[in-house]
Amino acid sequence: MAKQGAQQRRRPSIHDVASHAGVSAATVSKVLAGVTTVKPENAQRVFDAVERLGYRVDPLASDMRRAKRRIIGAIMPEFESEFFGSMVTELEGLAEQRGYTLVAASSRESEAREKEILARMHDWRVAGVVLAPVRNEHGPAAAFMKSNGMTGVLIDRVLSDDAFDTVSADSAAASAEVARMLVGKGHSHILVIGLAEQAATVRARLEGFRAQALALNPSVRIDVITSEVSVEPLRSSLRDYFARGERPTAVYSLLLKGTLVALSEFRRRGWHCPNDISLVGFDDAEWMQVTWPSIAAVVQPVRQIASEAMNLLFRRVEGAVGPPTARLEPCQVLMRESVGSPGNGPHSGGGDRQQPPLS
Amino acid sequence: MAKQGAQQRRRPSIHDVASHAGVSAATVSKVLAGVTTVKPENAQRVFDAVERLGYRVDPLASDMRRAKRRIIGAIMPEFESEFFGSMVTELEGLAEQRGYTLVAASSRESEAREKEILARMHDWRVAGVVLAPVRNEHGPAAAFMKSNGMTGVLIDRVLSDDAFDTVSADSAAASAEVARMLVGKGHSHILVIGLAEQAATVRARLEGFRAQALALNPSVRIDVITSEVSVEPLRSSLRDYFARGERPTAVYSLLLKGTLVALSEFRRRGWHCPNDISLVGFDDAEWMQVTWPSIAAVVQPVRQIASEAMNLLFRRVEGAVGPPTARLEPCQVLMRESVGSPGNGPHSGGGDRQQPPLS
DNA sequence: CAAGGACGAAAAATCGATTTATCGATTAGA
DNA sequence: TCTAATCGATAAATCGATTTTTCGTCCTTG
Repeated sequence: MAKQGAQQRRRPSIHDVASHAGVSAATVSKVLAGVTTVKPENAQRVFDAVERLGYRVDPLASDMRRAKRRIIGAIMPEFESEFFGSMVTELEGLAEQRGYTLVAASSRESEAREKEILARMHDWRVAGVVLAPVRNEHGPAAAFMKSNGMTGVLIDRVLSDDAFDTVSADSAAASAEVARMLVGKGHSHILVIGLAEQAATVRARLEGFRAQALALNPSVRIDVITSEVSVEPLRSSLRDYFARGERPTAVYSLLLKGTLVALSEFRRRGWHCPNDISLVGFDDAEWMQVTWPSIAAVVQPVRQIASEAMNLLFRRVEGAVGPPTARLEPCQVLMRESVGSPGNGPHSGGGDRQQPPLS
Repeated sequence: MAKQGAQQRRRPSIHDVASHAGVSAATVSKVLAGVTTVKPENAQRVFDAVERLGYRVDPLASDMRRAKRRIIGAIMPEFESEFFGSMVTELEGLAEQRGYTLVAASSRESEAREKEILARMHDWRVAGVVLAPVRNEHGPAAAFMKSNGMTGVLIDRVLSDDAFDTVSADSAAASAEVARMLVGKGHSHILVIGLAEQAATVRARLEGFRAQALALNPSVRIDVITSEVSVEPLRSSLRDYFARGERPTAVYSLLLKGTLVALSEFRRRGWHCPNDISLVGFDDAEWMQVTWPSIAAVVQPVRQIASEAMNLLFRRVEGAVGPPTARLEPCQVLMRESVGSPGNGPHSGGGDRQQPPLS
């Protein structure tokens, strides 16, 4: 009945415009490209025809002849988090501003998939790629880009590369500030949790934190729990750690999912922040300011990272040569209620929870 | 120094394959398309040449001649939330499975932008569009699609349409279940909060809730607070509502951001769930199970919505005609600690918070 | 007054595939 | 034996733009 393609009439092509304007297709193309060697009268006829027919350039056909198409590829480990979600939003807006189309794909935390996506983007002859690698800058995806002469920028889980520009949050500096904050409050036994796979950033965050903490208080004890691949092993390690009686006064999580894991483990044991333990997480989220208590977090400068990445990328697309740069964008550390001074409350199972601690 | 485009050598085209295999380009095309009228020996030579040269079809050139390109457009109101984030992930995977490329764009909650994006996708001659409208199915974007004979499916903030297939969560049924849950626990004064702009779904959720609640307890009092456009007015309305002494025993938020607003307002007043007030939110999020308390929520069936939307879309892309269908996918209501029975605790400012209530 | 520019626009080539029309060779049928 | 059908493959047209080449005019200048 209600067939969708009611008016299937072909969209007007540049030749339709040409014949309506009484000129050749080449002239139409030139007028639309802004070439000045066209008689004003003819240009006007072209504009009129474009207007009357509602003509719009077919970007696909338009891209056929150029080696680099006006397409930018974006590969993120996931879309489900606020960080990568807003990263895609920003990148899309920036690409659009320059007349490019953004094709985004999720590697779903898999390096194999990352490489497949990249191959497909290479098929599309994208002008450039913004890649947020699953692990770090030394993965197979970056190697693929390199060996195929692709243009790209690496972001987020990277430090620096010998072939591509990199842009990421200044993890080390932010972590140092977290250390200042925690040690300043008197914490002398701190647990740091993270995923080791993302070697580059995890190491930067960990070392930035450790160096600053030890500088402020050489006797501070820093425990580290990491897991190789997924967060579940991290959860069980954390559970074991607490079960064997370890009682740090603060936890610093190097990644968002770790913050969730820490919170849920606190909850499982009936601990409350900041009375029983303090918590700071790398990566902020909207919900963190509405929970009881609100969670202190390191805010990554998404807009700056996106904008800097696109600037660098387009510079390369336009042919800039020279050694790759490695940018570090400053973070902001948001102090919230989850951080307090140690010793304000016992490690009790108390509080207003209804059920007793589980383990 | 380290110039990126080290090996700029042109990618092999179908003609390169042809000459290496000693056949014509047409034969190569046919072999790769799986046409059987090719001598097996020649087919083998083609495969060998493809292998040796590492040839891959250029999707752009390949799409040139067809009216509908193998591209699917996806337009979401935002990418920042888990719901739309995973929706994009799912859609991308499904498109890829069928050999299509997904181009995703964020309308950033603006109908004007929605239409612009759609126009650009029309320029690309996308085969189909999955549109999650900012308001509902009657916006300018759907009208644009209609008048341009585009193929598409509307999802999420829609109920049904006379031109396009629609897929959304069964908001009414889920809300009815929430009503059963709350009224069943003894709540007789419930506040519902939402955004009125998304008329279709908000009405469905509200009416589904109200009908079921009144059916179970005709004397139940249901207050409703909505705001037209953004959440900030909602926040201040909510603040006023509580300030003038209204004391519902439960709040049902019709959208994720509303749940956050409710939580933060509870917090501002020093109320705790579920002792002081119960809370249920439409739309689940990962953090809701790790907060104190965990937040009860309606879980939308993202995978089912995505998969059904793509099925319907491709059916239309392949030429299916007939009246549009309106699918409603069932939700799951996750009971969590934020819901209790009324009267278990006074509306106090108590609990373990350090600072006094603000207002 | 004829040759050399300059100018504006049309014709043609190009991008890389797909599809249609065409063609030569073999085989079948009359 | 000659024509017709069949098979496999190639040449050519096509998609819709851009870019290069060519081609008239008109103008300038020796």
